[in-house]
Amino acid sequence: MEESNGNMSPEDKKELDEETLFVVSQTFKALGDPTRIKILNLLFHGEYSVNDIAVTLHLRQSTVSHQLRFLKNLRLVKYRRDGTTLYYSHDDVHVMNVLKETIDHACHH
Amino acid sequence: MEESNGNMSPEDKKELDEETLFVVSQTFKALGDPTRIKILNLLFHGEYSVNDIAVTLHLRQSTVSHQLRFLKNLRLVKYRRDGTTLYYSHDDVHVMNVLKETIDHACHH
DNA sequence: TGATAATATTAGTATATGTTCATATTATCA
DNA sequence: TGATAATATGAACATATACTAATATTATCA
Repeated sequence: MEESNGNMSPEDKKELDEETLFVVSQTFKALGDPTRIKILNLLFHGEYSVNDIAVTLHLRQSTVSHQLRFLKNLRLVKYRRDGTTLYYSHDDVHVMNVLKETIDHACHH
Repeated sequence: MEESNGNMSPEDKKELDEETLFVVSQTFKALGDPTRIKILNLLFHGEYSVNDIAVTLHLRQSTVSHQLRFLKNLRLVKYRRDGTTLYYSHDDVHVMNVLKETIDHACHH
């Protein structure tokens, strides 16, 4: 049964199924943009409102909102409401670890 | 000294320096495309010629060559020559680990 | 309820990206 | 050296992406 590899560990499959490929590529695409990296990097420290993020990172409110929607769709961030303010925070430990490790790796080389 | 944070661990800085931001985003951008993921996933298994990759993954020779150049520029792959054939293999353990972990993570959810 | 503060959305634009075809390079071997 | 096998490159195209200004939504509170 050359074509069947149902008993293999996922990462050993020579061909990835479409869904996995999509999820993985979308995840890395999210981390492949400087603005989104800045935002996620800021969220290492806790909760920030949209405006906080915009002011801290010198970005337009609109830009931040767009990127947060992107990250929210991938469940990489979540938010909590307080009055009219939305406080965003990270929501995927695995992705945040990958980001942290890669930033650290880049800094040391 | 609010603005200076030279004694902080890299991942704790609220603002990343331009170079780090560039390297990190480029790295993730490399992993953010299905074709490049397929290629790198194949290279988990060892060396493959350009044609091997094209045939195995049902891609055009030109497409594979272009993407290998992209990955080569980022030092994510390397090659060895044997006659007229170039055998490509992965060249960045950290990135391959990140990819493996994320594929595995995606498969289990 | 009406004004407001905060955020989201829409449409437009410029740039980046990925693929393909056609062709150029390169090293090998008869 | 000339033919070839394998790979790289260039140009063109379609699509995706990120940003911006302007405006719409939403929830809150006087």
